[in-house]
Amino acid sequence: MVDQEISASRGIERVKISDVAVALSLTKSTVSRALNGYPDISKSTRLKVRNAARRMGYVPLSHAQAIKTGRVRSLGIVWRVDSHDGHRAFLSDFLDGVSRAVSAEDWSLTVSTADSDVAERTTLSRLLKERKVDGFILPRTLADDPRVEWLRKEEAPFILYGRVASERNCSWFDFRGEDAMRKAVARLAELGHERIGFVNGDLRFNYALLRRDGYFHGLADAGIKPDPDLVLDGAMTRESGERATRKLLELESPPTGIVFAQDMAALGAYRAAEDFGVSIGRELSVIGYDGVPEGAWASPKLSTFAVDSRWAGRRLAALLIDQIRGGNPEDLRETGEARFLSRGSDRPPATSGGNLEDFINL
Amino acid sequence: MVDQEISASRGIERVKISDVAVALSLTKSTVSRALNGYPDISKSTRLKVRNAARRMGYVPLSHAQAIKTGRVRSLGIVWRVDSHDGHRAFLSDFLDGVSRAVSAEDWSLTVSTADSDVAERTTLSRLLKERKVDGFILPRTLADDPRVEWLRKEEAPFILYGRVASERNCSWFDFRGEDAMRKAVARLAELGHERIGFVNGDLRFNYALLRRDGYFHGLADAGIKPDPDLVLDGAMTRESGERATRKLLELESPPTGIVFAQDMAALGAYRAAEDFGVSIGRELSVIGYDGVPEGAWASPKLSTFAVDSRWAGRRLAALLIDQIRGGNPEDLRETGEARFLSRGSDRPPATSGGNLEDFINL
DNA sequence: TCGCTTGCCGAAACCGGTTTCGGAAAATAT
DNA sequence: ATATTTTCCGAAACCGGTTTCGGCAAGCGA
Repeated sequence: MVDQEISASRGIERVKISDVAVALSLTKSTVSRALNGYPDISKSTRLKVRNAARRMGYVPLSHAQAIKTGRVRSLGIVWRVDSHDGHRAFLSDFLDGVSRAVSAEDWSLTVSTADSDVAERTTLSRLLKERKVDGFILPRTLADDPRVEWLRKEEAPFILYGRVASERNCSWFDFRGEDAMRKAVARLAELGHERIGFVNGDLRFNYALLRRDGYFHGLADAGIKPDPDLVLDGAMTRESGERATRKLLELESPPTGIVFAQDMAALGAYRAAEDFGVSIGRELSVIGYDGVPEGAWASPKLSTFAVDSRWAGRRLAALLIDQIRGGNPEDLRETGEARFLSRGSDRPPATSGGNLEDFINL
Repeated sequence: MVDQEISASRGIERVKISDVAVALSLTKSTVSRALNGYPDISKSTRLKVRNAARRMGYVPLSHAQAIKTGRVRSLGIVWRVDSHDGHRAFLSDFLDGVSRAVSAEDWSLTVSTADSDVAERTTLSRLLKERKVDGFILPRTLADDPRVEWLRKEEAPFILYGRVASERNCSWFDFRGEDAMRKAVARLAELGHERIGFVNGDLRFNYALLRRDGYFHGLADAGIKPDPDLVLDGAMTRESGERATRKLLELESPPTGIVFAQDMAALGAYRAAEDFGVSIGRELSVIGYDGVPEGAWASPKLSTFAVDSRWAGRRLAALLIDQIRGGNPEDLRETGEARFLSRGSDRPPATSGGNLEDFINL
């Protein structure tokens, strides 16, 4: 009596698998197998069970399943907070993409942060040891990423946001930044620029290597001889972008156009240009990459190759779930294309005179 | 033999509670109680067990514990992605704060996104039903927040980022935005401004009501009669901030200073001011609230009340964990102070002549 | 009609922990 | 020295699922 009252007052009673079983005069083992699509359950009872489960609002506890299956139906992300590059602006979209894909499969997403390599390793290890997650999404892929080897050793499924040099046995999603850089150079060359600079990000990241290749490829396409003075790296923030631009503008023969591997660095160029008395879009053309929202508020607006972070998150999650379910990692690789937003910061060089009309007529 | 080889090749064997028990010639029930600090275990064996567990690298599976305890040691956040206000900029810091607090207790964090009220409700419900989380952190508190009543009915622990009108039985962390607004008005009044406008956020959010109160309070302190024409709301983005500023500047007797409830709106004022030919920091003073990074890149830099999102996340998580462990929600309330960053956008009004030197001497 | 599959489900073990219960040994009171 | 607590740990049930195993009944071929 008292127990009943107590349990009644405890509010919503969860319906468990045994409740469904009793309601159908079956055993819970049958119900479990029916719901999980085992072949030794007749089609008719399978349907009966599925309907009853839905009607009664039965939802299995993932942690109760996990105790036997070893899978918690959860993905993990360790987000690095020690860099202030443009990627932070995309966290919201990125998580949204992951969250959508994950929810669609009734999985969930566990996120943690880390501010150093060791902190990240520690966190990965902890999540793995406690089996809080079944696999990881790894942002910020390095050219030779130690996480790959380590997670492989731990036998933990993972997927890279970005590609990696040692291609063996791992899956990824990435945008083809090298294509974007190549197109950016082509674009500037078409507009009449001949001295085209390149401000890259940190070369430890694999995308930086790829984008550099893309830049040189673009120069080759346009028949422009590369000039090492025009190529800088390590600029992922406004401040460092400003410094890099300053360096380029101080050259005896400065570039008339600069391709930036990251928008935030490109936005730093605006301030440097102001100081040098050159105006973006006239004396200096600029093309960025990423598509950060601030680019639309610069003046002139920053032309850039925009990346769809939501899409990246969605594909990464979907591919990783596939992998955890048994898919072959090497089959689970995708790339996407960055979308060019033509805005005000890329124009024909001021020195090339009459070309302006040509451009307008394009 | 074969089994051994297989299990050996399966790599790292997890050490479970029974392993620890066997190693010490105890039963797993004793080990469990020793680790969980039950009083019926002698101090000596408790120490022995703790040492052995650490030495052997034993970490309990939270989902195996959860099956009996009902607690998964995980906090949940549903992040709204349908608004593009300044809060997005803080997601990274906010999650970092939560993550730190959560990791310190060996808990974890489950995040999901939602783009509407129903989607949010659905997600909360799903996480709750699957018992993926033990409680929720709720951002974006409304003045009369339906989530409160609903979660109370579901008997799910939660904590608000923000305060709420119906104070009964719920805990929160919040920054005292009303104090900041009051100080902002006081600051402008001290500088000599007499017509001080206020551009608020969406009034459905409780912080907007509080900050409005703070604004009027500030006016009263300064002995300035409030003018309804100078008060607008609904501006949480650059665009809407620009529109609001435009409206104010179009008045017959426009304000010389404007307090914004949100930095993003304040940044919109820069563009409006440019169009009107008034310069921020001379003809028009502006004070914001939030401390978004873009404020430091505007020119002049935006004076603002900066909130420490990392701290908010940290406190919210810690308080919620306390609550889940049995703490009384009403005892688990904290507020914090926004820190004023005096930068270039607030100055004496241009019309008040000689006051400029007074200001500089301050 | 009999033996042999095949289809289908129940019984029971199991996953890795937690928690209740009871009892032996040690400590204390009488 | 005996009775009575306390202290402390083992045994076993339990949490909510999954998975293995075995057996009954229907279907099949001969």
